[in-house]
Amino acid sequence: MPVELTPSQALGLWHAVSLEQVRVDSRDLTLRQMAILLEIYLVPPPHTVRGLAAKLGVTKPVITRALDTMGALGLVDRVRDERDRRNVVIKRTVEGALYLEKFGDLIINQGRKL
Amino acid sequence: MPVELTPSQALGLWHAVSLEQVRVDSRDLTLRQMAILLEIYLVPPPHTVRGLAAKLGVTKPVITRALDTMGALGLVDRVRDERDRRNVVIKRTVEGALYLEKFGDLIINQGRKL
DNA sequence: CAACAAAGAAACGCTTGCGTAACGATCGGC
DNA sequence: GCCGATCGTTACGCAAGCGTTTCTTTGTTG
Repeated sequence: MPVELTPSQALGLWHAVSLEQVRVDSRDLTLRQMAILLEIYLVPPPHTVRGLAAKLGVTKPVITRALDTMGALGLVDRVRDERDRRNVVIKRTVEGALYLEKFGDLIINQGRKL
Repeated sequence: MPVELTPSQALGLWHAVSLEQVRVDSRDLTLRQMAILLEIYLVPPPHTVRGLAAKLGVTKPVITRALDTMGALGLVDRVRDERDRRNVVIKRTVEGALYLEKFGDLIINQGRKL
């Protein structure tokens, strides 16, 4: 189910959403953090630090730090994997789901306004 | 010409674009910087520090710093307004236009892949 | 069970962004 | 011409992110 956008619509959508998000939410996630958050919530688990690092093409500490930050914000949670205790499994949270749900609504609404 | 998106499409699009942008471009603009950049390129000039600050709902130093950063990247330029020399007019650059053009293509292509 | 490998976190020094407050330059009204 | 208002920048101390490297814990393999 492809979404066909003109260049003007594509940038206009990004513009409107970025603008509104900046105005509404003081939590200023970086693009990397946003990518990580969406990866966690949109791709089936399990998610690990190593896996996310590979997927985004960044180093592991980048993921660790992003999880620190977003964990403090309550957007994600970390649980040690009991089957291989070297691993940490990243868990979704209610607050994180809510955050993305609102963000999705923002995109939809700004898209309609185009 | 509204764009109708389902929640899944909206977040999926944002996910794909964020991911690809993180992987492709080391310039990691913050959401604020991106919002400023898009405002400059999508809204008719003139743009001033004060105007952008009001539009985004942030303080002036935030704009000044973002312009410093993006100016160093060649994405925007600053010119003193000769009619009221207190003002600074923010100018677009070829490189900035190119940057956004590529970014728009990224959005369009990821949208098609949904 | 010893040795190596792997996963994630922590340490390090550095850079960049933040909010608040102060500043110099410029304008406008009296 | 002066004085208050306006515009953008700078200064300050602080928080957060970065890349690289090192460390700790846990698994795996010979």
